[in-house]
Amino acid sequence: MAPATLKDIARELNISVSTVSRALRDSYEINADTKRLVMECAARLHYRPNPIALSLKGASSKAIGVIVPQIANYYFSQAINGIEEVANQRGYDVLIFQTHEAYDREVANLRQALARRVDGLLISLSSETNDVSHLQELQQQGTPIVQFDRVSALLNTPRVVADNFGGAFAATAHLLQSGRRRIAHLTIQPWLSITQERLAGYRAALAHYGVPYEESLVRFGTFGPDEVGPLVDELLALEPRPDAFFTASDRLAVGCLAALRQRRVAIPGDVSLIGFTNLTVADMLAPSLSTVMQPAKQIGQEAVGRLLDLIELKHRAAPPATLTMPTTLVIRESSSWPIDIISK
Amino acid sequence: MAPATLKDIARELNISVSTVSRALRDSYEINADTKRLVMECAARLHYRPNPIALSLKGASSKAIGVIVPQIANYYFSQAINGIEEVANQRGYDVLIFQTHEAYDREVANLRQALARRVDGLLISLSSETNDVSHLQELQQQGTPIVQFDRVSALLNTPRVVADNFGGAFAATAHLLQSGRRRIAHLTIQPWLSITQERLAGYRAALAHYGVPYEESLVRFGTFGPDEVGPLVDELLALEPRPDAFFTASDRLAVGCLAALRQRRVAIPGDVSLIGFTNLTVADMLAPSLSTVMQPAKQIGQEAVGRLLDLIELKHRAAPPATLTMPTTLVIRESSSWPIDIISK
DNA sequence: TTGTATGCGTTATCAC
DNA sequence: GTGATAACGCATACAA
Repeated sequence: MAPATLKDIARELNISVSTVSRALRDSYEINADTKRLVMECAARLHYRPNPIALSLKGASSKAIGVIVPQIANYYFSQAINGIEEVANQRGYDVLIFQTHEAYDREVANLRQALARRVDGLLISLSSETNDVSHLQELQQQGTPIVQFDRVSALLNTPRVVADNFGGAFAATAHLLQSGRRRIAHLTIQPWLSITQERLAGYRAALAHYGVPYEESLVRFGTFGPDEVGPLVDELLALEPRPDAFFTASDRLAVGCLAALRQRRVAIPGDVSLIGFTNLTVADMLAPSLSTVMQPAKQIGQEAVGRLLDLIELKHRAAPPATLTMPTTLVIRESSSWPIDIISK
Repeated sequence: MAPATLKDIARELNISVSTVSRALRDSYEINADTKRLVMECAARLHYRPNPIALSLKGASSKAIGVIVPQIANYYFSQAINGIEEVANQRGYDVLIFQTHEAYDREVANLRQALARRVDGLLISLSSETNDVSHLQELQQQGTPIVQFDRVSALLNTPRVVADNFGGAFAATAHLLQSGRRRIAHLTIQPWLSITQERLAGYRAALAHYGVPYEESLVRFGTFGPDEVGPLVDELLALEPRPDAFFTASDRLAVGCLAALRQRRVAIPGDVSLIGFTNLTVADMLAPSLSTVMQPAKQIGQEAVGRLLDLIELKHRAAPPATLTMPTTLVIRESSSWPIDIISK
């Protein structure tokens, strides 16, 4: 049995389709009895408005698009969970798109979202994206957009981000407070907002503690696989050697950890390590990987909340504010943890 | 500027909408010149058929639904990557839905997918699901369905699965060959296809090597958080103690690893550990976690391929076959790996 | 070979 | 108050 339509209800009650439509929408100017009858019948038939027909009509499609670099990533999948939670609660479907860190895919995803007539868009920029004209265009066509995590200043929308500056400051300050002085910073593409903010936090902490900033201690990697080893080698070759690492992503953190292990550099004996990461397996598997945790789920919730407000109330008047969510510094460097391998 | 429609092309060329439609659709004998003109104009205006209108019409929506337990899971996100790759290549959008392992959400997702008029459905059952009537209903309405990973025999569809039996057999056999005799099996809900197949593989290997099956060595957990510790404790309390663990999921493997560490049980000194898992971070962080790898991406690709064939060619006649993809046993128990913590 | 009319589910704009 | 009708973008049976 196909889903019930307005027509079904109309036939059932021997009234016209438009009356049914109004009974379900407009509360005013309609007979109370008729309305009650319609509501009742709709409930009985499990009537759900067809979002497809709605979007064709040009009205709301009750769907929002979410464009992220990838879902095989703990941060983004948690963010998506938060997004879905709030969106579903407010009656919206969520369409997920992955850019795989490629600008072309981002543009293609945008087209798909547009074709599916999403009511609004949530986006975290791909690492390849530095031109946002495709998004500006969409915005000018009237599609509400909210940026989260990796945002662009060139795109005038509300933004929800983690406190990258604060997190990086806290991490760096912690390392400095525990006596480290030569802190290497392994980070990602320099044009990303998160990269710049984290670098700024790192530099601010150094400045605050009177430690000079040294350019050679900062290396920019990508999200690609296995290029971490060489970077770590370069850094370890410096004179004097770094006594701490602060990495800016999940992959870099894990890669750095593995590289240090392989080179038999003791953690936290020889060097300390703090990553900007949301890996939960690290809790269990990497007792020496301290992390700056981002509230991924809450960021998603806040972002989608703002988007839905934008869609429903058309708060276009309100200035696009940036919401900064606090991060948490989790220190794991207990040397009393049991170790992974005990050969007999 | 809104996306171009058939009407735009028709106006531009001073012909009727239906002619344009046919020219693009290449239906039957149409004037070659007209066709060329239309094609040209369509290209110039960047015409893309509106999938929304198509689905309202009752025809193809060029979208498939994918229902998985969760995306914050390496196996499923890789599978989704495979699915998207093939689907996009063949001109389909992919709508992703998460059940969060809950039956109610699965039903709700199904409704959403239905409302969005997906052309077909790819599903991996939630761990709560043992009644598949909601899917049978959908199938009777004519929606093509393909199951993957967690499948039900009660639902008569093509299936694409990993070789759970073979993987479990190989893992167990490896442990037996290396001299282990009391192999604990930590697994998930007993009614899931993957659970049963893995258990069968485990038992078959034991039988093959003449080791009696012992019920107390098998424990059923869930996908919930942190219930692994107590199970491990129970198993370690057995007399004689297990000398190996074979776990059936990512979470169980990591949980078991952490629990063993915490209890200072040496791996692979005291016990061996093999997990049925697709964690890649484990490659770097857990040098003693051997795994049975599943070809997640290929499973996704194969599954979606079958679904699209079903949709496009309506191969309903062909018997719904089950495709079993081989797994890979990756042994990691080198005791020469550098250890995580070296306290000084 | 091409144009016209119809319908998919819904809402808005008219009439009644 | 309520019903008929047009429109959204498209495909198609039917007419020309």
